Amino acid sequence: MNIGKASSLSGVAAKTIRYYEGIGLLTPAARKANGYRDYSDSDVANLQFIFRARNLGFTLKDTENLINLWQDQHRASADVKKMALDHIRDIELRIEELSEVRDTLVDLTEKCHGDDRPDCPIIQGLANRQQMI
Amino acid sequence: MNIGKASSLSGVAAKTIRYYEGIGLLTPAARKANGYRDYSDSDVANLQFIFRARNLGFTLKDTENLINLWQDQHRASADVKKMALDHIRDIELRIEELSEVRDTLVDLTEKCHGDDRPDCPIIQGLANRQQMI
DNA sequence: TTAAACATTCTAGTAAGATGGAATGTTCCA
DNA sequence: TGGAACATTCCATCTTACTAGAATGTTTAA
Repeated sequence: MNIGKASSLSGVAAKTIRYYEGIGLLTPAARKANGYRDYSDSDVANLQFIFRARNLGFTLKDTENLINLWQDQHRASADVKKMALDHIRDIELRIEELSEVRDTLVDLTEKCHGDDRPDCPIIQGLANRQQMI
Repeated sequence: MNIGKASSLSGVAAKTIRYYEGIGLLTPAARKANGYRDYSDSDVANLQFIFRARNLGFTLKDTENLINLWQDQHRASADVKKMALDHIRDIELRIEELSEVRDTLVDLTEKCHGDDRPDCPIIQGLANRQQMI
């Protein structure tokens, strides 16, 4: 099938597929007589794999490793689990950081009357450490 | 004071201060006879304001707006509150997304025995939508 | 006095990941 | 047959926010 079909089936933009091929994330696609890239169902499965990994926040580098693990019939599940656990830890750290920021902002906004008066605790909080959590 | 002092007092790297001046986030600093930038306490307060806003995840563009609001004695606190509330909503959305990703990954890792066998539900989950949450 | 620490400007590069657009060739369908 | 839709390559650009490094001048302290 053409790149457009592979793109719509996998969710990865055609441009992005070419880009992935360019950076070596994908092995070069087969070509038809007219020079167009030709994708098989298994190529699409590969693209879907990438799409899902990206949506789960794995970096392209992570994704590359995961593809290699996926395609290596002899890899240990422990290797994959370690990557996933590392990624989970990163995500939870990020969630914690974001939660702290949110709490600070919520606190500041609760103190702000939010009308047309210029007096604003949010700005004060930014300007003056004492007023921050 | 020199840029180094302003940097250590505010937490913003000297290079970054010059960069901020370059992109117009900061008004150009005063200069001493030798051409060195000269910072006042209020300049430092300004830098600290930026530093805190950045740490709270406001973009440089947001930060610029906040500075303008900060320095405008006539602005309404409602304007600031709106920005903060928007930012809180963005953060909570991001937390939710991350939580979903984490839950998916946790689910997959729990099903993975994590030994030297190649059979791995994490990889299966990435390869096959049916096995994802 | 001399060496370090600090300052200046300037250009270019990094990360991470695409995305835009030009110029051109091919296929499909009415 | 003709035009829309789709494909190709290649180069450049975007985003966000710095950071590195070169070449050079200034200040400070032993």
